[in-house]
Amino acid sequence: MAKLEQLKAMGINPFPYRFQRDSNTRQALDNFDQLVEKQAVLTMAGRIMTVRVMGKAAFFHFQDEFGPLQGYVKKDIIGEQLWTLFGLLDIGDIVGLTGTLFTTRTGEKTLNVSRFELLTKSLHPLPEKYHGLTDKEARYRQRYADLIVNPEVRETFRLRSKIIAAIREHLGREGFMEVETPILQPLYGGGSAEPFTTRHNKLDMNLYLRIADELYLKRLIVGGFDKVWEFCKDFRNEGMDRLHNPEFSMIELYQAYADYTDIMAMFENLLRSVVTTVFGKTEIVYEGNRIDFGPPFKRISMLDAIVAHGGPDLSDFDYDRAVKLAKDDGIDTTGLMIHGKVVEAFFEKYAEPQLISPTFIIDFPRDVSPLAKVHRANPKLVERFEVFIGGMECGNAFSELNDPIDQKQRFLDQGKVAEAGDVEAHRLDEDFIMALSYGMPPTGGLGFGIDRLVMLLTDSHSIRDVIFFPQMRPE
RNA sequence: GGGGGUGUAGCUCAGUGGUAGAGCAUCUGCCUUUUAAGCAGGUGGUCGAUGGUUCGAUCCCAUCCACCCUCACCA
Repeated sequence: MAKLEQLKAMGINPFPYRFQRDSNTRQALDNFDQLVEKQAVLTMAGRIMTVRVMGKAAFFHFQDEFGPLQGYVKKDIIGEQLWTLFGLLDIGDIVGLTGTLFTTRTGEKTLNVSRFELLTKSLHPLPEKYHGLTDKEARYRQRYADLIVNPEVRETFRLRSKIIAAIREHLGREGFMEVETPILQPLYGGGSAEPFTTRHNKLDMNLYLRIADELYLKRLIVGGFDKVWEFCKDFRNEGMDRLHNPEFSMIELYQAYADYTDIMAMFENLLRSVVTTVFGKTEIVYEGNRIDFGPPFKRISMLDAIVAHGGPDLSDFDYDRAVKLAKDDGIDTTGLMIHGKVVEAFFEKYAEPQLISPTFIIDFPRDVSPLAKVHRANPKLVERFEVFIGGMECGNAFSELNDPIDQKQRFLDQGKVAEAGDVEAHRLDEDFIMALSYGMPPTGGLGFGIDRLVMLLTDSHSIRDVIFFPQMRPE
């Protein structure tokens, strides 16, 4: 603060308006030898991160978006006035620097500064230079400080951006149209979850923040668009843990005239393409496990997967027997009111944690999949798959149910589940039934969580590490 | 919701039933190739909050708050 007054007294604006750069730290380092040879004069800008003053000269590190570079100022070169100004700078200040490149005695590539100016005065000290900012709470609450001092955090979010760009590019190449549908919905649907409720004053009605956009995208398929997708922010009013944030990102896509096997092939290609585009190879490491997107993904039915991982055979669809087996196995059967839920419980216990390599789990119980089409070979099942990678569920897809009569019945069945106490059961959406009754072509659809995909591809343990501003309680 | 853990200076962390400590940052002085620069000196604290025990609590006890890990719940 005292320095701020001194600067003003010297006629220096601590918060000037703009600065013209012609280079950055990456260009300087990438073309270092040439630039040294030409004695090229570069102008760049960045934040001061460290300072080492030695009498009448000083070394410092500054960093821009691309990383750090050392700078060198010498009183003889920059003159009395700038040397005084340099003394008034702090770690954290943002400066514009002009100079030539050289290598120091200890071999570090350095900008020999001939001119500089203060671009923004920092009024709050940066976290410690050696340990950085390690307190997780502080890092989430003050992500800006986290980003300044922790380069790996910047890298994670840079990758997030690249991953999303690669997905968008791939879907564009495949002929999918990106669309936008309502976030505020009069009726929530398309998933099993509790919603956030909000209120429209003029309409005097409750609205819900969407838990999914599935039912709207299908309306667009009815309307005649054959391949649509949306990058959707969804909201679910549920618990928070390392895999769940109340506000999260999902991509849903729908393709007319396709079934779930087409979608499986499509999604496999998409993931392989994204990983290759972003990393230049098909293999990544997640939590110590090597995961290769190159080979064809494994495919196994949910019932078979349970058996294959040491669980019971539940293919007789006998609810009472399944519940008894579950109880004997120590599974908490509270809330497992239908056969499909018991199957899922067994699956989650036996199979899910083992599914490290990309695996399609196919053919789910019908009673837990109210928007999926009945399996063409077995009426107790639906044509649905989920993708598991690194033990995490990373996507969910169906041959979409397009029979309005069946769909209505499924909603009504869900109503019974709701009456039985399941707050997450689907609600009857009459307008959606109306849309289906106009005729929706055979359609395959897919939803996949962006945050979990980014976790996987950036080897992040918590969803909070891949969301810039995760939800926190007020301090 | 259950279990475990953390909370002390701007940051990273020690520590004690008797007026609060280090390193970095910050301030003053010295130092013209340093890099966790160095040397000398100084400033900086509601010890998460509220109660209780005690002559005296940052420390012991209780309650609460926030965060982390984990289990449960939940696409």
